[in-house]
Amino acid sequence: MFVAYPYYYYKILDVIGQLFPVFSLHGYTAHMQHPYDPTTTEAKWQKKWEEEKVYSVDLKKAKKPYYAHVMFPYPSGDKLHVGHWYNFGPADSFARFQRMQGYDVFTPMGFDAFGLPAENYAIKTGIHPDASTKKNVETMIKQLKRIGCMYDWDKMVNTSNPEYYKWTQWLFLQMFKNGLAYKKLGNVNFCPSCQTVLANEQVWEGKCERCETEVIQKPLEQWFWNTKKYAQQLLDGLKDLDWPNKTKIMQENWIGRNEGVNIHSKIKDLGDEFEVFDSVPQTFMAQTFTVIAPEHPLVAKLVKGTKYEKGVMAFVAKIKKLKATEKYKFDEHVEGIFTGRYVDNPFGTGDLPIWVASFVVMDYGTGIVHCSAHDTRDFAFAKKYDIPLRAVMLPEDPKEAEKVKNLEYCYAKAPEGIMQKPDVFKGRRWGEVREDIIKHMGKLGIAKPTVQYRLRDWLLSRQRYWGAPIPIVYDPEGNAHPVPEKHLPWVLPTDVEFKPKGESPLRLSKEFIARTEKIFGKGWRPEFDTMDTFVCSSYYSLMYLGAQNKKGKYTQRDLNEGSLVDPELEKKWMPVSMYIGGPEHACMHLIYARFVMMALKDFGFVSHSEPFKKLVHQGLITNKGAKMSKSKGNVVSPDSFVDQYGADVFRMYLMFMGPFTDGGDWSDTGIKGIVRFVQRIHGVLTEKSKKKFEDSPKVQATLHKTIKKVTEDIQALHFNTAIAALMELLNLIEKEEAVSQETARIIALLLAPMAPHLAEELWSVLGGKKFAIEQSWPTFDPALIKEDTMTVVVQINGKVRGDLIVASDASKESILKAAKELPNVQKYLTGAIKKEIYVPGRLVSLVV
RNA sequence: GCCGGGGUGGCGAAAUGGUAGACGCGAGGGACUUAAAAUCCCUUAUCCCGAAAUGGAUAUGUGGGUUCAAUUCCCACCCCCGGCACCA
Repeated sequence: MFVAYPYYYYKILDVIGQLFPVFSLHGYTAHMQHPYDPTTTEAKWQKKWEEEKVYSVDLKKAKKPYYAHVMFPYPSGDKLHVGHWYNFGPADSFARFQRMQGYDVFTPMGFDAFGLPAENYAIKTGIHPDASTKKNVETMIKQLKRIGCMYDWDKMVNTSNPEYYKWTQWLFLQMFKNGLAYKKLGNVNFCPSCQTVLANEQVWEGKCERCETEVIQKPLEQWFWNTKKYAQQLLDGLKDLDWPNKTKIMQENWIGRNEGVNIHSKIKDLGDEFEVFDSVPQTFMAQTFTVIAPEHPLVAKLVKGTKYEKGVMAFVAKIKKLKATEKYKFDEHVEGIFTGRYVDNPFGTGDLPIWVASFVVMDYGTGIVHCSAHDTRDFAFAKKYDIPLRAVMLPEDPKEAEKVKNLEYCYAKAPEGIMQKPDVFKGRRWGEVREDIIKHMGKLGIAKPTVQYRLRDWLLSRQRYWGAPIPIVYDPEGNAHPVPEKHLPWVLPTDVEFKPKGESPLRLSKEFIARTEKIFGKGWRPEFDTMDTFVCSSYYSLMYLGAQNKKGKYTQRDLNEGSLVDPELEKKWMPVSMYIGGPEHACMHLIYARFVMMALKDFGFVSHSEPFKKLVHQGLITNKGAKMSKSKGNVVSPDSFVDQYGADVFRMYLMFMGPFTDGGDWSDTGIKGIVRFVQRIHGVLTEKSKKKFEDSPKVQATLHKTIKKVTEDIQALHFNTAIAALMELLNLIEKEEAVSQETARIIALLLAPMAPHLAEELWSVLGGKKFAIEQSWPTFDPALIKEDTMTVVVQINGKVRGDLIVASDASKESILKAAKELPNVQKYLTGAIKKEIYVPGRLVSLVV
């Protein structure tokens, strides 16, 4: 029955719409026009995918393995933010595309669940990290499912789960057994007010992030893994990886290979011998003094019982404090003090006074450096403290040479510089003598070629609760012993106090100590520190493969199987074919994971030495130019957009913003364009497609061009232009009276990687069998791309003066002739034609 | 300081030697409507001439160069972003 609604009825709807945008008429009427409702449709397909286990992969039976996963998230209590969607959505679109290309794509998901935030939350609220983490994981799975990714949830991992961390501990034991784990004194950042150890990220300009108390350095016995041993292999392996160049260069710099010599030296009177690293040995004859790091253990010995002792030790204490409390500004803090000792000079140029200098790095080389006039920093230091200098390399220009001789300025690293000493090299260029000098020093028996790396060993002890306990126990004499494998998982105790007491929380667990004494004997103590969470994430790609189906439930392998992963599966699936995540992990996670893989290979557990064959970094999404963060309060939540427009629209909008690897600044103004696209394409394909309809040649050609472009663009992760191509195709089809069902189905499949729910809906409405994601990717016919005519542009002296529409098979001659006959071209053809260029199918260029 | 990546309409962007600005947003005009929203159609880099045009000029951070032709290649400079930073 027809009802005429009075005017105020619409007015009320309008007002409601303005007050509650979620119920706005805009959404309502859009729905009326093109009845596609993302909310119910997306839920429907997600349910079907799950019921039919469409994304479950049989790792053993798969024939064409393709392993793709993203950097697994931390299960925070906050909702998924735009950054997660920006990372996971496109990564999933690529995985879907690969699947339709015929690969057995395995895309698992997991949680990097150990770590500081849960522990801080526990300190604040008293809620146990295990409880909050479990809850967060649960809600996060629900949120992740809403994106519509093809994750194989059966193989999910959670690093805080004992059945996962037993393997983290097993990994530690392997490192220990193979001599790659050792213990030594290391400094930690400590906040005296919070009574807690701080991670480097928690130290802000030398102050505690939370209470702004000055952080101090506290020496503690800590566990290290010997990453340095793999420095060269980590460097060499880079060249075969399909990684962003930028990331490779960052790792290269981080590893910091540096060739040079070790100069053998001896301390006068004391007789102690040591090596000094020098990467610029050409000017060794210029060395006039020696500097040693304040932290160097030899310093105390040098000054013991001398008149210098008091002053030097005070200086050392001062520098140590300075380094702990301030972001050390090297140009402001170049300081030093003489020790009263000399190096027995090996070159016969006079003894070298030994100074303690603030700028010497303890961890690089040997912590002792010979200094000369040909290094800007050494030069400045010597000038400041009136230490004698000597120049052994001079510029060609006599005037400048005189200045350098008189030490008026520092002449350093100059390839054209002329050597003065040693005498056998006199007159030769600095840039050419390096190798010869090294040989010369070798013959004299004073130096040997050597290589130094900047990479440090991995300090993995954390004085924290929420992590995997280090599986080590100490006998009553304090000697370390590994916990036998049969006691793994070496369970993280629960009877602890989270409020920091200035030491590792595990010390306060009575159960932990009682357990240790019961198993190992009276007076034995467990290691109270836990492992860096980067250990957990260093091998998780292998753990996804280690998931085993036991009585219908997936669990990790048992320890008695001897290895974290079935060697057959490892051989088949590793390395990860496509790994997607943020660039912030370039020098941490991505180095640790490579190191662990190399070590596992050497131990004989895996067959590959590199974990990630191809790596891609998604760009960063900012808000008003700033990184989104809780503290800044500028985090954009995707939820309201997803509620209103659906996951497909939100995913596609993020992809359409620009290139995937670029990121960009958040703005919601353009999302309407994708909303319209989704509504229109659904409307056109469902309402205008006809079974018996012949598409025009124009439509045919454009369709095949689009297949080509979308295929190439997704392959290259250029989702923005892939979507643009589909829009162009839609714009064309919209003008036609109808579209063939055949074509409509192809378009549905082209949409499947980027808008998986919409594609399934269209596929089923258009009479497709099974799921769209199970179909093979459309192929294009090059013959159909070719059109009958083409447009050729005519340029005179590089300027466009007209265009021609000619038959595609027209000859060069006929095109040139036609070009010259264009009225607007004739206007400019005043003189003789000097040159004629024809670029097939593109342009004619005439020079007059 | 060193290493890396960028700079194109009002905005997100496209084009990697061949018609600069595809595609989308926004904006302006129109249709439908009592009205609005939604939807649909047209216009939209800037400037000049003109009744109009497939008319002209200028334009991809700045200045030079190579080329018939440069956002694209080369040289110098300016600015922005990211990383490392006492490494002998």
